[in-house]
Parts: sequence; C-alpha cells; structure tokens
Amino acid sequence: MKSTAKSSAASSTIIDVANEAGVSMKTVSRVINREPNVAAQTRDRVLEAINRLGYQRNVFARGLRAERSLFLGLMYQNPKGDYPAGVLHGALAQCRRHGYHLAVEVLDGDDIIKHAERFLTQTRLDGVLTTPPICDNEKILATLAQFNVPYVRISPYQPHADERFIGIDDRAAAREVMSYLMSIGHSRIGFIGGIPGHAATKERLGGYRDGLEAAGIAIDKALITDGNFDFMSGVEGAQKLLSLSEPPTAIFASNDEAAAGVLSYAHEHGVSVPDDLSVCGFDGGTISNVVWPRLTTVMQPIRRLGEQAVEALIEAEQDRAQTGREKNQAAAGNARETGPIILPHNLVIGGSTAAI
Amino acid sequence: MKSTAKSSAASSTIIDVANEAGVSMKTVSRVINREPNVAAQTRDRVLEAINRLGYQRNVFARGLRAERSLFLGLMYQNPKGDYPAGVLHGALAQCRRHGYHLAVEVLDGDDIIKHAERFLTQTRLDGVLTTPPICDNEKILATLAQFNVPYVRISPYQPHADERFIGIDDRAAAREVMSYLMSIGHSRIGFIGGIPGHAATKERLGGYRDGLEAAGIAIDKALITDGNFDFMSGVEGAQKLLSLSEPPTAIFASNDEAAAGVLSYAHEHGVSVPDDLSVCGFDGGTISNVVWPRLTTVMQPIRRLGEQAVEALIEAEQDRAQTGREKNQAAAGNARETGPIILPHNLVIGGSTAAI
DNA sequence: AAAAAAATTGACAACCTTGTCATTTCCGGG
DNA sequence: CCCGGAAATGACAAGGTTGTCAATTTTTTT
Repeated sequence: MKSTAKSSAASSTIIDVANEAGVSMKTVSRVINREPNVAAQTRDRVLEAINRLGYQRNVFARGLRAERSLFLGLMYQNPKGDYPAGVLHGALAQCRRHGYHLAVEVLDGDDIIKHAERFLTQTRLDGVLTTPPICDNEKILATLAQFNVPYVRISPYQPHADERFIGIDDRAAAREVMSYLMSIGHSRIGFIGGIPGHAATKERLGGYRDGLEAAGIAIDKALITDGNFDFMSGVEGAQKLLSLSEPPTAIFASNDEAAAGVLSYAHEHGVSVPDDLSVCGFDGGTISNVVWPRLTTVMQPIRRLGEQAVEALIEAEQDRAQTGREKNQAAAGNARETGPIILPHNLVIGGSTAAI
Repeated sequence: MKSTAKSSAASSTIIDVANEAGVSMKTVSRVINREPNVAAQTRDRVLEAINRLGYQRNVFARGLRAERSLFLGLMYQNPKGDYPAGVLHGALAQCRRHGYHLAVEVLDGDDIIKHAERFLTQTRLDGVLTTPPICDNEKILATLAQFNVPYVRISPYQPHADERFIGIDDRAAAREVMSYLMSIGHSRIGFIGGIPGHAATKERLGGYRDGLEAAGIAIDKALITDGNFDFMSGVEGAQKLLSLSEPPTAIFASNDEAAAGVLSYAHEHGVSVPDDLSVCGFDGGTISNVVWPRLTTVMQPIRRLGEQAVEALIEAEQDRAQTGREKNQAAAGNARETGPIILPHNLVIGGSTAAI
C-alpha cells in the first residue's frame, strides 16, 4: 500500500488539464502564462478545463524550469512600527491579486550582504521591494543588480537614474504643515529632525525651511534640533526647544513617535497642548491616534506604497517576459517605464494644534 | 569543454559538487540532508567541495521532488499593531537561523478558506504559524490538516489535544496586575474587555476575577464593560465606568490600545492620571511607551512567541523526516512532543498607576 | 490557384534534486 | 580464507513546468 494516498486536496497537473481539454501540455502552459498565439477557442477550452479540475500550477516546477518564481521579496531592516507593517500589508494584498507570493526577509545581522546573497540564490525572486534604510545601501543594490533582480525602492534617499522608486513628496507635505501652522498664527516654530541620512529627514527639513522662507521668516538655527525618529529624541528636542529664552509656540517633529515625545515632555512640565504649545507629527500611523491630544500630522498612504511597489514590479516583470519573447526584433522600442511614482499625502488636523 | 565558468552569481549544482568531491550526486544529497550511512571521510570531502564552490541547494528542485519546501508560512488576519509584526520578526529571525524562509499571507478577503487552500497548494509549506483570530477558525485548521501541513497556534482560544500551541499565561498575568493594583490600595477596579471570542479576552477577564476573589472582594458587574481591543472601546469604557455613581479608582483595560483610550478620556475630562485614576494596559508594545503617562502594563514576549513557534515547527519537521526514514521500524516509539509552550511575561510599572 | 507568410500547436528535452533499488565495499565469524 | 550481513555508494527515474524547435493549419499575397 503506497503511502501516496494523497488527500482530496492533491492537485492536478498540467497534463491532466491537457487531456481534459484535448490539447498538448505546452498549449496549456501558453494559456496559463498568457502567451500570445493561442486561438481564442482553444484558450476557452483550456480555461474551462482548468476550472473544472481546479488546477493550480506548481510553483516549484515553474521556479525550477523558468526564471520566474512567482515570489516577490520584501527586504527591510527595522521591523518596528507601522511603516514596515503597512508596506508589507499593502504588498501582500497586491501580490494576492496577481497570484504572487511574498517572501519577507529582515536584514539586520552581521553580514548583511552575504545574507542577502543567500536569500537571493535560494529564492530566485522575481523582484524585490526595499524600504529605508537599506534601500539606500549601495552594496545591497549592487547585489540585487548582480543577481539581476528587478527592485523598487520605497522612499529612497537619492533616486538613481533609470530606476523605479516610490514615495510621497515629503518636502511638499512638510511645507503644508508649515503653512498650516503659520496660517493659525504661529511664526516661531521649532523643528525636530529624523535619522541623519534618511531621505525623509532631509526632505522634511527642507519643507520646514521652504515654509518659513515663503512666509518671509528668517530661519533661526536655535529652533532646529537633531533627532532620530524615536520617542526619546522628541522628549530631548522638546526640552531643548522649550528651554530657549524665546521658546517656540509650535513644534514640528519629523515623525509621530518624536511628536509623542514632545507631548510627553509637555505634560510632564505643565505645558498645555495645544494652548501653550502646538505640536505636529508626521506619518499618520497608530501613534498619532492614541496619544492625547490627537496629533496634527501628515498621513502617508503607507499601504498604497506597498501596493504600488508590487504593481510596478509585476509590470516590469511582464515587460521583461514580453521583450524576452520578442527578442528577435531586438530593435523594438521597449518603453520600460522608470522614474518616480509619487503618491498623495494628507494633512490631518488633530487636537494638538491651535491658533495662537 | 564544460561550461562550469558560470558568472559569479550563478550557483553551482549538486552535480558540480559531486564532480569536485569525486562522488555521486546522491551522496552529496545525503550529506546535505544529514542522512545516515555516509562515511565520515566522504562527508568531509563533500562538505569541503560545497564550501569551495559555494554551493547552495536549489529550493525549487528540492520542493518539486521532495515533500519539504524549506518554506514556512505565517497566516494571520489583522495586520495592524505590534503583535503580528513582532511575531513576524521573531519568526523570521528563527527561520534564518535554520536556513528556512518565510512566506506571509494575510487572510482577510471574502473566501478565506479558498484563499488558504490556494496558498497551501501553491507553496507546499513545511509548516504554518497562525495567530488569533484565525488560529481559532476551525475551517482553517481543518484545511491545514487536510493538506497535512503541521501548524503551531499562537495564543489560541482553546487548545486542542495533541497539538502544539504557544502563548503566555494571560490569566496569571492579569492576576498579577490585579494584585499589584490592590497592593497599592485600590479595591474598586474597573475592567474593559477585549474582542469576544479571543482567548486573551476570556483569560484576562478570568485573571481579573481571580484577583478580586483572592482578595475577598465581591465582583461588581457594573465595573466590567465590553470592549474590543481598540482605542474607542477604551474611551467608551472609561466613560461608562467613570459615570458610575461610585466610580472605580483604577481601570484595567484588556490591552494597551484600549488603555490609551482611557487615558485620552481622562485627559479630556480633567481626570488626572494617576492621581485621580490609575490605568493599566496589557501587551507592552509601542503604545504603552508613547502615551503620557507611560502605561503600567504586561509585557508580552511577542518576538519570542514567533521564534518559539518556528522552533517547534522545525523540530516537528525534523522528527517527521526522521521517522519517515525509519519507517521500517514503524513500531519505534516516536515521541513527537505536543502540548503548550508557555513563555514568561513581565509586569512593567509605568506612571499611569499610583497608590490611592 | 499556388506560393508565401503567419499563426497555431505539439513533441521532447531540460531544469535540479531526491527516492528507489541495485551494486560495491567492508567487517566479523565460521 | 570464504561467507553472510551491514554499511556505503551509485545509477537511474521521477517530479511538473517551460524553452526550443519542428510540424501543422490558417491566412494573406501574388
């Protein structure tokens, strides 16, 4: 008695489908992969057979024979907070829509590169999404290129030419925050920075400056403090800023977590928010909604970043398959789209800001 | 003229290794899979060859031929918050240590079961981790069983016999919270519940009751309100409890998010925390650290839950492979361990509680 | 209407690994 | 010194898919 006794869940193969539809397995393969040159009538017959049998292609057989694995990868470093989770969730949703799967890998050990290499050889991903900070690690990018894996970077520090990246317009968003604050009467506004080297850090500070400049307010360096996107840097920033001889009436922190630190410091020291001090954050994740008062913040479409990144990868992948097939007409103008995808953000007014 | 001169990124195959070591590919396979009956000397030669060539086995070929895929899966439903992210991170770390990869799937569409089936047929996972609430979905569990995929449930509602599950002792933790609150003088303590049907909901309420009982305090049903683990349920719960003619001096919310809601309501209505009201949460994630005042809460070892779950799966998997190989001696006492793995929790005292 | 071109389809090999089963080698006992 | 049995090793097939290339059918052109 063979122990093959597969359960009812056992899947049928491409050959079963071929027999059912009365065609060769190659034709079935063509239908599955949406290759051209299949008669409409044949295609229908095959699709019907697929439905009847509940056929699903074997990911491993496909990965073995073809270049494509039906897996995308998400590589990131700091798994804390809403950001990676949101990207992940969006990416998963989009993968599902396209019949892809997602392999996640956190790179944070000793030898990141070796780790990435192992990940790539073992999984043969069709594409990779990366988020800051590793999306700005040149060695990682070089490794991806070496393995010939298409990748999309989310909110990179510095976009490379001829490369897909996705993000929001941090600078414009920060400008909006500033003009909102100024519109309700603030002119002395403090700023708490993010982790040096992050794109977001640079851009949000840029927006802060832009805003003041546009209003004709001179920049006071004393009002700009360093930070690193975490709670403590908010606490410390608030302490510095509020101890100035001429303290700000509003503080714009580079993200919600730091803004929460500001709130905390204010509560601790009897500074009333928003009466004595207005506070703005950035990100619009869970934190902005659970602190008191609720933060005025910029809501990023984090999930959509993940979705769009996957979308871009799959598009590129299909292009690749397409042009691969048409390689005879190598001269054909292959318009592989590149460049940025900028998603809209949203300024949310919470209870943490008020007119002066 | 062998085409061995592959590019540096291209991987060598088991045949290359066999040639390099002067053995057959089957022997290499044996070494890789730690099968018995390989002479020590041969094993060394093969391992050396593997090192020299930087060989890594092809996941797809292996998945195609063998039952094992080197992939584990994480299935969950609500991707929000620290919990899933923490489990994911822990699971990833452990997977990496064992050379496994992790495929993540969020089940939240229309037809969860069909979705799960597709996921399982397509990926042929070696094992699956699930978290609440879907780890309590009988249909999902049946599907996993049907596909013969071993699974580990994290914090299930009701442990099944003969099955691995992992969690903390919610009830004991809640008891600790209660005895702490009573030790600092509180006796009128309100409780805000979690999503009905969750194991955590039941157990934490149980601990609340246990605590009062142990202190000989009668349970006042007016002090127990419903909730659902989110911020608003904390706000609403606080409102109910604080409008009682004889309001509590402390509120124990079933998780941090709800506790944050309580804080928010208190701030809004001029109730000073912790002077007028003590507040406790549960989970010990980001939220407990960014609100003001910091929450007194139970810190769950979330990452370790993920790690341990993966560990258990891989152990079971290796057992399976082992006994599979020894199937001739079918009578052998295969002591596949089952039952619970309970990890320690940790009561963290924050600024949200004070002596009466 | 025949020839040429294009579209459609199929036969077969190849991808890399592991399971099966046969063969060889080694060892202790007669 | 041979024999029997266990240990070590290898030859070969199989797993499900897609790429290659040839064969067949349909359409277009002359």
